[in-house]
Amino acid sequence: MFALVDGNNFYCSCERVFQPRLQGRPMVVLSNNDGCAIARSDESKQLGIKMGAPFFQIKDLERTAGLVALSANFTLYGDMSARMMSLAAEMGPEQEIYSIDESFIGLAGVRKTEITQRAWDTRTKILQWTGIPTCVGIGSTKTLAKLANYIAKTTDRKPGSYPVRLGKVCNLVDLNDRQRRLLYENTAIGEVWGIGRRISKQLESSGVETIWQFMQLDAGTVRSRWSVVLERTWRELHGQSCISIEEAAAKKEIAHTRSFGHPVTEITELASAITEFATRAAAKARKQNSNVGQVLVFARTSPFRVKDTQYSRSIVVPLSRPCADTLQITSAALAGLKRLYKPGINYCKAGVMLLDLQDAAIHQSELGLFDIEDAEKSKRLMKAIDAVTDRFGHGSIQLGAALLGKKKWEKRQERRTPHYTTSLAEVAIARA
DNA sequence: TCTGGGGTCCTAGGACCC
DNA sequence: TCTGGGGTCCTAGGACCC
Repeated sequence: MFALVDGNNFYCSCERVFQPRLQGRPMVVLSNNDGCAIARSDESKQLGIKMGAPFFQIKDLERTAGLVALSANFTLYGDMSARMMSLAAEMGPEQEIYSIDESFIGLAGVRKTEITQRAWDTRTKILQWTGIPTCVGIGSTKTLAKLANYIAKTTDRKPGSYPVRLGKVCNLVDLNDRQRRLLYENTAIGEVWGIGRRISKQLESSGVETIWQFMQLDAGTVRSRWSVVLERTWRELHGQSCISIEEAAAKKEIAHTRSFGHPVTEITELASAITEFATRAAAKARKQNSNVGQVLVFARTSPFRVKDTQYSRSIVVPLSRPCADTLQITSAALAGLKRLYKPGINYCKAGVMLLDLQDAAIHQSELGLFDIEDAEKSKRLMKAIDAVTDRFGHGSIQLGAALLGKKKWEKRQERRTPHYTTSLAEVAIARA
């Protein structure tokens, strides 16, 4: 048995904890550069705002419908997430943190008759201790727990949207066959975890529109017409558990990419951006104790600027020896940038990805004596840099190249709320 | 004028090598 | 007329997820 605990409209809910006046109002949280809506409150969904809607297209609603739009405050959301996750973990013996606002709970060993009550208790505690509303879905597989969570969220938002009475907790195991069938007949196949736009379109064109219809296919057909991956989803819907709780593992790739606040043409400015991106990515690699084998750098135009000459290119630069040294990673990225740079182009986005990551603890036996000395020196320097960054924040210590150029590329972010929970200077003030 | 970022997995063609 | 096969790397892109 599995549960999925999911924060409702998570980013919006985090903001509402510290600005209660936002309760009940239509609000959205915007992506970097205040570009598009990445989180919506129920009220803004009702206004018809779609996920990913460009802000400039919905800006009028600020005036006409009282919409509140905030810049993303990821520092706040990350901290609130950690608080929520530690409480969700109490629901069962295993937890897999699946995203910033969701975690799967493995319920092996928990009495079946107690599970639903535990879910309610967990949800209540998270709401009381953090202010974040959640929904909990429970099923005999992870896919069913996800589905149950979707159903709970949907009925929570619009009571009566399903022919079965449900609340913020949905345990599919508590339902009888007739009730489950009603739910499956009333849910589009595209809502299932792992079935995206493309596959649901293919299914629909062969007459499969609901979960119930999909479940009536036979496993062999699903495998031969689609894939073993979709067959696994089919089995999971039938209650056969194929996907287990996963341990937190080191990332296989680490990326730091940004759209620019304004288009950039000069290589010095691109170099300043790439230097900062590489610095941030290298720090992430050290945080998970990885060495980097290859550095990918890319730069591209914006497909939305249709009059611009379009250009997009990426280059992979291997490191002579895997390391997590900011200087080496940055110089590899800059070498790649030099090779892909073409003058006269309006670059709108660039990034650095670290590939071929390997555990830094694995001893590099082929290192010579001088290499070892170098590696030790580098490790000490990086440790010092990380300590300064932890204490004073990103950007408090940086490479010279990051400071060159006019930084036209820097993000615009005009509506960010304070770092209420992680910075003493910005902590929330209570007034009597 | 203004359109996100971070992941995983898979496929496929061309270059290059033996 | 007939024109290898297999492996790896690079690059690009597409599917899915949040």
